[in-house]
Amino acid sequence: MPELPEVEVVRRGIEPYLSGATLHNVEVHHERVARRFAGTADDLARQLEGQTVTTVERRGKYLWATLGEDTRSILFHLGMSGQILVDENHLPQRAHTRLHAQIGADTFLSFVDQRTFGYVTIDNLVPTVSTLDPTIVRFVPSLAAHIAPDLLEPAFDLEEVARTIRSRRVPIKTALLNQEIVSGIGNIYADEALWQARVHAARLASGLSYATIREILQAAQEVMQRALNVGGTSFDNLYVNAAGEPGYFARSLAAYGKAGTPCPRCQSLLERCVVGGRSHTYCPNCQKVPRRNR
DNA sequence: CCAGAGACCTGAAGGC
DNA sequence: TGCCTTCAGGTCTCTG
Repeated sequence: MPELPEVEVVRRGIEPYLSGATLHNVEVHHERVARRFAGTADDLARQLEGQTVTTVERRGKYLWATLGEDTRSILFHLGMSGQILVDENHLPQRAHTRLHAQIGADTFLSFVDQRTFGYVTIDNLVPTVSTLDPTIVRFVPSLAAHIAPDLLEPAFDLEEVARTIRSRRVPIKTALLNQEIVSGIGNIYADEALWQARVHAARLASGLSYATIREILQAAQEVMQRALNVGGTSFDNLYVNAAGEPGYFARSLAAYGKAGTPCPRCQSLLERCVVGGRSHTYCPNCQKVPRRNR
């Protein structure tokens, strides 16, 4: 579910509450939420107890709170249905609450996740170096060290990413969704960027020009920035910000999930197909289906 | 090394 | 009113 804009909205929402906060009365309610932790859910709760957060950071769809001496972090991944909620009213715990902690006199943090594809763990921070400039070093949790910088961070190297994409004999959409090439893009913003750049998802990455690949990446940056400005994309109550409120970008989507409705550019009816195992919505007029990929 | 399929979950929506 | 199938914003791991 949540892609870069949604995770960034959550990060901005929890940062004012979590920076400088100490965790107390930590409860972890489900073994699956702790599956990336070397121990049980109870062990995780015990190790989180009394930890003090320094900063709240994000790369792509991974979100973490740095701890004390800045060598460790609490890592969150929201998966398909994860939410992080801050509650200042002593509300009863919601269904699917996987982790609950007190972070202030009357303030509580909940990790809620219906489908349990998300997780929480404690993870060491390791250095990563930007291909753009070797002096740009960023410490990220070891479980996020394999992913590339995201489209909105200073370490993002447009030319290098375009070269990597062009070296892959996979559908362009598969390359965009590969977090090891560029992180933060998910199914919504991949479809939106491809629609904006007028490229069909099944076109082979290796068959596109650098100019086209740059155009797609810039479209992804632009659409994500617009989504961020309005709080992200919500279709239902599965994506909400830290206060439990939805984002408003769904009304601005051009393609994602809109098969059968007119293309906002040419009025042809949008169609749906499957590329790389994921649903793809496209305009058959603006985004020509490849006949033969080379 | 790389690409593709399957696995991991819960719940909503649509067909019969 | 069910019951069954399909689908959903994402990784991760195994196979060939």
